[in-house]
Amino acid sequence: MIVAREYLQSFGIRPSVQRVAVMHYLLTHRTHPTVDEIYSELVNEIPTLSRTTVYNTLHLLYEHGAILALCIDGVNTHFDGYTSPHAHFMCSQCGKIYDVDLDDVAFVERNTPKNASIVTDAQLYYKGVCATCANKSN
Amino acid sequence: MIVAREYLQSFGIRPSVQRVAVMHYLLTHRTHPTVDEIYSELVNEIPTLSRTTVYNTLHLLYEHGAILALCIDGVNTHFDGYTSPHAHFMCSQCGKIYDVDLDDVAFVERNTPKNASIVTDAQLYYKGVCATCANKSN
DNA sequence: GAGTATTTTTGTAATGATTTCAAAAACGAA
DNA sequence: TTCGTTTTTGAAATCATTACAAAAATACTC
Repeated sequence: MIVAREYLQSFGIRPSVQRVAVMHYLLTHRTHPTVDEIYSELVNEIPTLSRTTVYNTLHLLYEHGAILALCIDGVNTHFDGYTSPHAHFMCSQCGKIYDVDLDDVAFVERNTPKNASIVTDAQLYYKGVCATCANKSN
Repeated sequence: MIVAREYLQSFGIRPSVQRVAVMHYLLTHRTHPTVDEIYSELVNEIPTLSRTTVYNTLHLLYEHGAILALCIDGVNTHFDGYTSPHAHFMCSQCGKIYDVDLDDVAFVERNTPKNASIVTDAQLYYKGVCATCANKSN
């Protein structure tokens, strides 16, 4: 948990037990979990944990740029503790979200809208069927 | 409405009155409206129109690739009748969504995930504050 | 053109993610 | 320890979306 605590502090976020747990979860699980997936896991560790706290914490982390928020399927927001520039690919069959490396990391920045005064977030995502699911349905 | 009707047919979609109205609205309004914005406008034209029909129609159009569906703020899905490759920029102050041209239209395709068997959709979006809103708050 | 099957629309009710809010708990400073 | 501030909690409310079955419109056949 040391890493998560220091990571939060580097963003100026006070490291409460709940915040550290959420951040630690996201740093150690590259699965792009939803609020409920995070809550369901952490409530074992912190039995008094409230879903609202998970919502509050994720908002806070997102506002401070400590995590990414991904809205791909229009149903659930997914979260990512890995904030280096990369894209995402969601399989509409299994629901998994994969990280996607970019051949030109500067592309997104270079195409920043001209009429944007401030840009707080930029995301590139793909939707489709992953190879694993495509093979299964043979 | 002629254009919308033929446009739908080119995608193999039967042109009902409601479908043509929704498609026509999206072809003539580049505002990236939500379901409710579309419904509220069209119900004047088609008084019996149901919100469910708008939902059904938008799903259908999206499935056939006739429109884009944008999930940017995680609250509302916005729709776009202009399907040529471009990105979007949403101002978190006024809520407007702007079209963004790309300096390299092939970028998105070129970076298609390796483990993708089928790609049905790809979107790039930016979030921030637009110049108009930034000037207002001076 | 009448009759029948199929597709589409409609409206209400249900679902489920997210937000609101005020009280309780934890924390920090003096 | 005490007081003020921040954070957490949980229940209730909100609101976009979906489910579903009946009604309406459309297409198909004789």
